[in-house]
Amino acid sequence: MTKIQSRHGFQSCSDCPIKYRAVCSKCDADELGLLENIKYYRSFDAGQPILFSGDPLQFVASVVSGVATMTQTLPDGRIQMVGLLLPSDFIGRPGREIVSYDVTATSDVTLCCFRRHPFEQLIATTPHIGQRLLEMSLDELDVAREWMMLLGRKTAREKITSLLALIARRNAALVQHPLSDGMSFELPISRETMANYLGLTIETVSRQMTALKREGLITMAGNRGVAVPDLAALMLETGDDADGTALL
Amino acid sequence: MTKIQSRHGFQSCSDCPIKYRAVCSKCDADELGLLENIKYYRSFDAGQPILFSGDPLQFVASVVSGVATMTQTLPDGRIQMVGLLLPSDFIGRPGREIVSYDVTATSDVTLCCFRRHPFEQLIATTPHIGQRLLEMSLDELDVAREWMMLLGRKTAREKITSLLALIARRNAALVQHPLSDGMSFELPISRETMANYLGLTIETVSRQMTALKREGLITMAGNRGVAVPDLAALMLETGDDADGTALL
DNA sequence: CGAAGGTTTGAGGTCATTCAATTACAGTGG
DNA sequence: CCACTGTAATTGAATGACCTCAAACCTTCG
Repeated sequence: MTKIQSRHGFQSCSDCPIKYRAVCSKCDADELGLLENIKYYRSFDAGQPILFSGDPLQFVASVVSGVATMTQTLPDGRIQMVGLLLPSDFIGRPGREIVSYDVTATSDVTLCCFRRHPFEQLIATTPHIGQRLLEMSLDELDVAREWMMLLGRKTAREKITSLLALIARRNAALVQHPLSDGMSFELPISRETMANYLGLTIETVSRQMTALKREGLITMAGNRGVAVPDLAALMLETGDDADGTALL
Repeated sequence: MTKIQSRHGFQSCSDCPIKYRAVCSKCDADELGLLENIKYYRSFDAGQPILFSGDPLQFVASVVSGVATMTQTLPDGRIQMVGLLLPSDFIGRPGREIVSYDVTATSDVTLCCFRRHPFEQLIATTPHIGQRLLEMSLDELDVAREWMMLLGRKTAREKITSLLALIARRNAALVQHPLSDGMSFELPISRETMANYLGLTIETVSRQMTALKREGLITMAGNRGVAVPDLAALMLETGDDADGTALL
């Protein structure tokens, strides 16, 4: 009797690709067992909504794979991204009845969901979950604050180069390669999503990308492929310190 | 033998003005006792720095009274405020060796400080502190995200009116009065601080304040006194939904 | 191959900034 | 109490960065 391979390609917590970083990463075997009782996987196609602001919050979740965005919308339709959700990131807020933000899948996404009420009780009873969630929340706060600096004070060009540097850095970490000149990566998000991240319009994003191309700071392969011949030169344009410690 | 009244006007946790909201608010008597062992009060005059970005983080603290700001600075001197610290707010990050932001007293400030290492151990051993800190961090994240929307997408006028609405709301909560037409309050921060909060220049802040005055949306008594004849009219200018749920 | 969506490019306008000068304010000492 | 001084705030004119609106151009996928 063979096991049926699930859509996301793994079965249990022990195989989970995000087990070292997710909200459950500090849990021992017993605690993981409790979590398994209340968890289930859900998948979303690229472009699909995951949560709507204002709806009741039924579950919290970890992003297992894919990219999702948290956005807020003003009554007249202006959109600002307030969170970029990557594998191991946490969705939802324990103790909150109502969803506060729109969450949308930007690529195909797999979530590890926990029903909210049981999860809240686990937080109260098993310290490791709450501790990890605290760590993650404090990290997110730091990210949010860097982002506020970007939104409030940086120029369009600095915003774009900061984002490129962020993606390059994250990509390097993911592939376990150090940052290096000539490195290349795929943009995980569209121009529109970039614009909503940076507090710019699509057109301004496009123009700045073109300018960076023209000046040789980046080269592009299609709309999503980016190569960086001289990393230090790109970092210089972010407005941050040379070492680029700033954005994460 | 009479007790010497301390500078901040109270002696112990039982008298503490922020005991219902601070990081210690969930602690029982035993836990408070442990905290008392590692705590001490410090006061700062208006304008004084409290923490410098890059310095070792020796203590964490609760704001007992006064107003402080958390700011980040780019190498060329641009400043963005990333946190407004009011009574009961928490300063510092457990688990972090180095201070990440400049913290400055905007008014005279009194802090209830805890040495960092013992405090971190308390988090590990007494669940109530960690739980409360998690709640507070999640609240701060929501605030930071509202703020990101403001910085990324709102116009100068919307930024100013949003800030006024925020202060009005917070003031009403403090004085235990409901929001009402004709209410008045003191701005706790200068024009420059407002500008750093909103991602604007001083001049733009000033111009927008003047415009609101001219249009009768606010009236001013000196540079800091604000009265709002028609609250709904002001809220309409924030860009948020009519009920103004948005900014906290 | 054609359609649809995403992206780029262009021209023109607007809002916030910059730089500079003036005015109000608060604290100090006479 | 009032002039004095330094800081904070306002006002003005001009510039410039980013936006808006519109059209053309790629790509990707059926």
